[in-house]
Amino acid sequence: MSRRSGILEFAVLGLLRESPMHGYELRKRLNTSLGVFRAFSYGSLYPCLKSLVAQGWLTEEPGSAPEDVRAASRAGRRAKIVYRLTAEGKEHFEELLSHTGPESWEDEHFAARFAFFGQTSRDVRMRVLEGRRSRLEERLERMRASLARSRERLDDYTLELQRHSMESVEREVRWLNELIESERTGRSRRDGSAPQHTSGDTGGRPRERGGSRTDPSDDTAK
Amino acid sequence: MSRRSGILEFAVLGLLRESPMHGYELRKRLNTSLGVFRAFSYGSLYPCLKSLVAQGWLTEEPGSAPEDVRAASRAGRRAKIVYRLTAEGKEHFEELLSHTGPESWEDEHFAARFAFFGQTSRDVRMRVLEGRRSRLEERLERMRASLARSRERLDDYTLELQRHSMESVEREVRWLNELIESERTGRSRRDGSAPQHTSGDTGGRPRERGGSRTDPSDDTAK
DNA sequence: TTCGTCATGTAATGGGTTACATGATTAC
DNA sequence: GTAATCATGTAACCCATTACATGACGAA
Repeated sequence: MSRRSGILEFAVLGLLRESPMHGYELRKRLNTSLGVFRAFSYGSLYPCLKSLVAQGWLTEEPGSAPEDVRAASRAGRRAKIVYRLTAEGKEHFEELLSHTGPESWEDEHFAARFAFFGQTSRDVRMRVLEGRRSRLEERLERMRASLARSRERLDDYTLELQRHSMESVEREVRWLNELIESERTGRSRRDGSAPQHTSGDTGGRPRERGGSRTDPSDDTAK
Repeated sequence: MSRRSGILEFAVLGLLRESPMHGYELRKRLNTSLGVFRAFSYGSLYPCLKSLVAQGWLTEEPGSAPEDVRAASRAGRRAKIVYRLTAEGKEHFEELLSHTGPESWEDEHFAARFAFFGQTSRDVRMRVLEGRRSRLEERLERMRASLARSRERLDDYTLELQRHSMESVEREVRWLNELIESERTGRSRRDGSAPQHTSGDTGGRPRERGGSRTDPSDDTAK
């Protein structure tokens, strides 16, 4: 029930794969590190977490940090809840990662997929990138057609808006071209020779930078 | 009730201000001419039209085209329904046009506002453009901060995604700068002496070939 | 006469937000 | 001791989509 769907679920699993976290922090990561893709509210995050627990993909544990332990020892206290991916959850996430459907190239899905390319096998990355590209090319085609058809009767602003949008899409296509090229030659374009894990199974998880608990400037700042 | 809200309502009123139309055509315009901003489905359009009628901003009339007249003369036929803006509707739209709140600079609202700049007074245009710009600059600021804070622990793909997003936002800011400048000097950039936008132009975009009236590619092409 | 497109609609559902309610911890 | 921020949740609502249902019109 209530398949708190697609992208949020996916992102949550993906983030928890890297390390266990509690809800609040999860949301911050959703909005900043992985940022750019839409800011989710607690109103969607917590129910989503509940449902993932219910499906056996996550476990809820009381936080183990000193203050949580203290808190737990006293009566009736609500400690942080740390969510951890279960084995089944991990498996499920791999499955999601390897599945490429036509939704994968839609704007929001694509960003989410891309954000976890680090854990994605090369051929899936290729499919997603190419799918996205042809999606955008279609869109471009339609925009050109509609523009050609109605250029005369549109005012300057509308025209300018369309021009700018098309330019943005064209830019993204060029970006994808570069990425696809990099994938093909096997090189990541901005450090010399970073070894990429090719398999679905990530060998080296990005090093856990445990330290500073400070971390200001989180919120959506709506 | 059911305030089929904001952007759809706004766009519908704006399009009908230019000329009366029936629902089907309205949707096409929403998705193409005004395109780019999200494709609405009939499931939202028709109820929205109903509600606008209920509020006295639109009237429903049977279509006046020959085939509609013929249709109407026979019994029990459903003819096209042409929607026309009422005086109150026009007034209401003007009001919406002149109102600038903080929602006006959000992505979707902004596109809709911009699309009707042709009917918007210069000072409102200015406010909207400048509001949008500072909105984006905030966003940029946050992105930079979050990037600086966490550069080390992010993998290449996440980094690349953020870099690309930031670049897009920066581009939009430059675009807004140009537009604001044009507004200030009172010139529409691209007639007269066409000083050409400075931005990265595609080397030779394929020039649109001729006028085949075949008109494919209307629908969302999901 | 059938197929594609024009044309209008509704019910169920989805996926999310806002606003609210609650309380702990930290910094000053 | 009080304000800010950390932290967790829920209920009511919102806006839109999907899938469905209906039917006309033109062309092959």
